Amino acid sequence: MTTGSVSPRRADTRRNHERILVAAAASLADTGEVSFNAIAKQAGVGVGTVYRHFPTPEALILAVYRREVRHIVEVVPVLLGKHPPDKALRLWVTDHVAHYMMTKKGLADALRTATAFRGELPGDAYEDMLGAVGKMLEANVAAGTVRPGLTPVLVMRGLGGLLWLDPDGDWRRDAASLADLLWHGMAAQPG
Amino acid sequence: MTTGSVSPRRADTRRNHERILVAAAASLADTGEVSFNAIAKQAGVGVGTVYRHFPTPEALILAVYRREVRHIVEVVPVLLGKHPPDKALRLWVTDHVAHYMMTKKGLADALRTATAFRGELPGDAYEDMLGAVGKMLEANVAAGTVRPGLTPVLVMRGLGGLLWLDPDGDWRRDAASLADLLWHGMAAQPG
DNA sequence: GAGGCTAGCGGATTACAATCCGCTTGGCAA
DNA sequence: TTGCCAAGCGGATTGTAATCCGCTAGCCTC
Repeated sequence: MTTGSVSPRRADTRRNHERILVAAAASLADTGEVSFNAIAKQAGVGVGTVYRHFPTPEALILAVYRREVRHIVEVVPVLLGKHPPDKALRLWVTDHVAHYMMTKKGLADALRTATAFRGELPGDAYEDMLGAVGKMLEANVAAGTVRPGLTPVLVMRGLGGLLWLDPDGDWRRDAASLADLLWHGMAAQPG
Repeated sequence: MTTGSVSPRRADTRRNHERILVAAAASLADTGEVSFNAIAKQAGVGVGTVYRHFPTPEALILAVYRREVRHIVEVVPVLLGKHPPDKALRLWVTDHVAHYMMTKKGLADALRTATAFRGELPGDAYEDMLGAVGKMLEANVAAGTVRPGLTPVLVMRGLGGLLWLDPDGDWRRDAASLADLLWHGMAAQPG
């Protein structure tokens, strides 16, 4: 009922939902702020409506970046198809996960605070990400490049460090370092 | 002028500082809340005074847990004295860093949101922690247990996952797993 | 010990977030 | 097509955070 994948009975509801998303996207791109009141005015709806559609700022931000999150998840099979599993994993971390994190204003912040309320990640973004990590793990274990027994949750925790990359610094390099560190930790054989 | 290590000119200032810390500690231990108004009333000072001493909730929480943070940092040489460097590192992560994180209400939350404002970590807590990690790294590199070239910042990012441990779950085990994963990633030799 | 000076106080005030409920209006049945 | 029903709306209202400035009182000089 909140994050927008459902299609509610009434047409105006859908319309409002869309309007709010547009306004929020504009606000995020512009100032990086997500003031519900401001967004409501901008979208031409009441504040209550905004809150009804998105109970928390995190939910709103994640909805705005839903496309991006979905892309991160869906690109996994593609990468696995094009590259050997070990390379796919690295590419995924640096060019997709880190990339969107650094590129989309407020995404990293939102995730950081969203996950503050343990497991209450709005939508199914968290499960989706876990699934993606799981796929990467599986493929690598099957290929013999990663030792078995690692859980997606554990690896996700390791990747959590990506949230603290500096968008104004050399985050690409830093992400690669972290991926490298974790890779060594996961690897089946030394190297 | 904020985090309490300084000793301001006026006596009442010091007194207020102390009072606020006591009230905040009580509030944290009790409800886990850090409402500035409530703390001001409880401490018998004006809200303005609280804000003057601690500009953000994070600053206040970190000040309350300053002792703990200091302990985490100071225990490093002790551990290095008592144990071989590799064991010292693991013990440190699980029994000290993770331990305080899970044990002190709101510490992990505070750190998570505090670090949201990149590098604006109040006080010198961040530098202290970096130093501690650096010491651990050095000792291990010297002992040949960890490959050289790793930066404290990188390792800290890896440890960042500790912030998402579940205080109500088996965090001790999870912390050990993460330490293990990172350890493999840092290790000089396979195993 | 008295007086001046300013650091620091306190809480009234302002700004903002979030809720809640009476009203509107789209959807559906007859 | 009309009328009924409730899903959904909007913004007045309430609660809380954060600021700001006139005043108090600690410190230092003489």
